[in-house]
Amino acid sequence: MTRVTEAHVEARKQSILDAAQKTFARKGMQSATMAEIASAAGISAGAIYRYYASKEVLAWACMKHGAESITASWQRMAEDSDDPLAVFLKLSQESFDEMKAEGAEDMTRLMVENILDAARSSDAAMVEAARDEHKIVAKGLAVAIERAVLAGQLPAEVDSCALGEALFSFYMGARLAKLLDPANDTDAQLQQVWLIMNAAARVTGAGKAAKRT
Amino acid sequence: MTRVTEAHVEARKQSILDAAQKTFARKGMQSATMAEIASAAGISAGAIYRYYASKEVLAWACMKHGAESITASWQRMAEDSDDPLAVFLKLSQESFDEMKAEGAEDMTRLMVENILDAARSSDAAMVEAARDEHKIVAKGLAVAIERAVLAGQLPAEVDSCALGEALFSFYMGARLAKLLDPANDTDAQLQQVWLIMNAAARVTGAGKAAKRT
Amino acid sequence: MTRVTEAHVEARKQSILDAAQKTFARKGMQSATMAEIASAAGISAGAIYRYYASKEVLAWACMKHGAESITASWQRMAEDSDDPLAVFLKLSQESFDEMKAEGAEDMTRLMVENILDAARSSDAAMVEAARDEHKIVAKGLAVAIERAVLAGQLPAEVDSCALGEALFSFYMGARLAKLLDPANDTDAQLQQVWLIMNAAARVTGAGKAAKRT
Amino acid sequence: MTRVTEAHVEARKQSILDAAQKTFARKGMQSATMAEIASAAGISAGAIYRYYASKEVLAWACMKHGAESITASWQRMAEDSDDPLAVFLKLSQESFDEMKAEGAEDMTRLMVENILDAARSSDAAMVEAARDEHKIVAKGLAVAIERAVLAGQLPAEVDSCALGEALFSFYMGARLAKLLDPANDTDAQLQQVWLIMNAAARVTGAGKAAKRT
DNA sequence: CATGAATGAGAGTTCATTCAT
DNA sequence: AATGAATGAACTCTCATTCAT
Repeated sequence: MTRVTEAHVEARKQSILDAAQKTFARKGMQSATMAEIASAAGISAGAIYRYYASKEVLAWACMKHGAESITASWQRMAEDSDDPLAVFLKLSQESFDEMKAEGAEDMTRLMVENILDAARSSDAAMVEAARDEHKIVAKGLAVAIERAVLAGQLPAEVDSCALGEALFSFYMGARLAKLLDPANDTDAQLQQVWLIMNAAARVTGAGKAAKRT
Repeated sequence: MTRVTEAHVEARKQSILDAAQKTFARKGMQSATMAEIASAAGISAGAIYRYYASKEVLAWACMKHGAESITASWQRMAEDSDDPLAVFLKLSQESFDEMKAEGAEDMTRLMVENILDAARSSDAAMVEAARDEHKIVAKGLAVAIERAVLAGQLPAEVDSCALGEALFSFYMGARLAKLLDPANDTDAQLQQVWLIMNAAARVTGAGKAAKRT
Repeated sequence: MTRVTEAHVEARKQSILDAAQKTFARKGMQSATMAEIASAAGISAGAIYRYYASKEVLAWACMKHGAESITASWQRMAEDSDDPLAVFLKLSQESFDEMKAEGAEDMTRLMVENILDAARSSDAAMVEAARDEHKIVAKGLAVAIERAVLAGQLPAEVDSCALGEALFSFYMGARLAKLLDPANDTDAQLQQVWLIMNAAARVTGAGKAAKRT
Repeated sequence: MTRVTEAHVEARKQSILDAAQKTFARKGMQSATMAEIASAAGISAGAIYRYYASKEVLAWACMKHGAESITASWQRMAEDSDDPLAVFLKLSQESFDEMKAEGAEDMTRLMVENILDAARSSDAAMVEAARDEHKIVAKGLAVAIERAVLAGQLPAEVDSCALGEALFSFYMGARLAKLLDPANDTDAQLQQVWLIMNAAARVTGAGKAAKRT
């Protein structure tokens, strides 16, 4: 029985989390009400408190949950490959494809609100958590770049960490741009970055530039 | 009294605006209370309403004010120059320098909240206003890039509009990154972008790459 | 719980309505506060909003409720009878008896404030609603008078609609007079009107005047 | 100089009073703001307080002022005449004509709000003042009726005081009806009352009924 | 365990009133 | 004597949270 209950509890927590994520994203963290979340989750307002101690705790859980799905894919960047630049291009394309998927805007909102909240927070743990997520992704990019440099696909002077950060910044900014204007062609942005990077790759001489997919 | 009043009114509006900007940035647009803003401005809550009709109007004014200082400098991008890439580099450096200035984080928060609010808003005017600001900057960048392409400083295949958008995305993302972690070395990010762009410039042959300042 | 709730909700709505009616009448529609109403209803201010969406809606409900009890009895005026004038006299007496009942002054205040508000309102629906109530009663009177005329109990020259309006005006004025001075003998007023109408009835010849009850 | 000043003060008080009367009538006593009144009077909000100690005092003054113009004409009712009923008819016609004049609705609102406020008030003086105004008019009517009875123009059983009250009630009710619906034909109401009273007059035999104007 | 009615602490906003100029 | 900016006390309304059922 304990196991059934435990599973039940987890299922409830998850369904509340999903509802919260959707609601937070749609209405903003402050404006979303517990009643709305409860309604979206198909339960009563009071019931949420059996699973999450407060609205704030629920918001935290949402951020954690949202971040995981992002970081997971970018951590694969660290995997090995013959053609590091191609891997980078493939992953970046995937990431930019996600931007166009259903619910991507909600995710963007969540990510950004997370950053704003964390930056505002006096809770060191919260700040640290948000920064860590950021660093995981940036580090994944840095590793790929480092490989590309070693493979002669990018100029030797490149600082892989800084360029990783820069590319991640580009990624986040593109999400924001798409949020503000869904008609914004983020794919075109990405292609321009590829184009420039490929040109830079060619200039390095030895390395062979990756081909656009 | 009339002449004095005119100046006084402007001064008060400005001091309220400053207080609001600070408070909004610190607490977030929803959480910041009129009482807090008033207290920061050194007046009573009710007094604000003589100068701004509502919290919403005050928030708008903050955004407008914040946006102006940004867009102003980027619009200069359209100015003429012998060495377009150099102009671009100079302005981008200025923009990234601003990021490190006092109050830059508040401004970032304001800009981003503006985007979130606009994206959520059903008020077409608000959405349009936010998009316009975005486009002014992106367009300024595009113009500079176009010149650089014509001057042979960037590959001919470059789509100046898309690359302009991409660079603006990078800029906004960098602001976010710095907000989340003030220790983030955004200058290093910018330098990597320069490095790549310079490498790409070199590969175009004819054009002479701009020198890092 | 569902079945209990249904009844509970109605009971609560009614108890709030009663409290509101009393408080609105005592303090005036503008001056009465939700807190006062809540306190009179024995609940918290916020709880009212579960049953009535706003103070305005609550005020409307009060008016509707107050008007119903008035219009209901006057609509019976349309019923048939051998002695139309007698029916009229009976109903008018009932109406004037109501004026002396517990809570009658509150109702008068409510009715009159309703008229003032409606007359001031730019909300066409509100104006229409108030006028309709007025017309229902006046029409009821007119029907009775028309019958009395046909029965030869009143002079043939009588315009039943206009006289109906006049009698309703008298009724409303009497309510006002009683509100201002509860010692005002409105019954005596009514008797004088009867006396005059009976005298007028006698002069018509054929018709037999109704007897005072 | 004192005289000039005194005159000035009186003129200011009057102009404020006029503005207040207009504003109170238009917006209602609670909703009208001191700023609106001041603006209507062409002065600043603060200046009012040099002439009237508070909004409440100003409201009082308005009522007093409004009542005077009403009572003045009705007091003439006490004047002598050969044909008392004719005098009554003439004055009543004048009163009903006033109802159709510019600003009559505002006056009605003011009168009625006065009654509501007085009835609500715990201030005995206010209540007394309002009742006195009421009684002056009713008494004027009663005197005229008494004369008509003595002249054999109305049935001897008539209680002049009660009928006076009744006719005043009718008058106030008609004002309310006209306020609620300006299309309401109050003249037609009055004519019906005349018609009935004339019929009653005829039945008294000796007396000669007055002719409609 | 779930419910949803109730609470109560604010939030934004308005305005009568005051007072330095 | 007049101004109108400022105050501060209300007021309406919202919502996270609790708790009897």
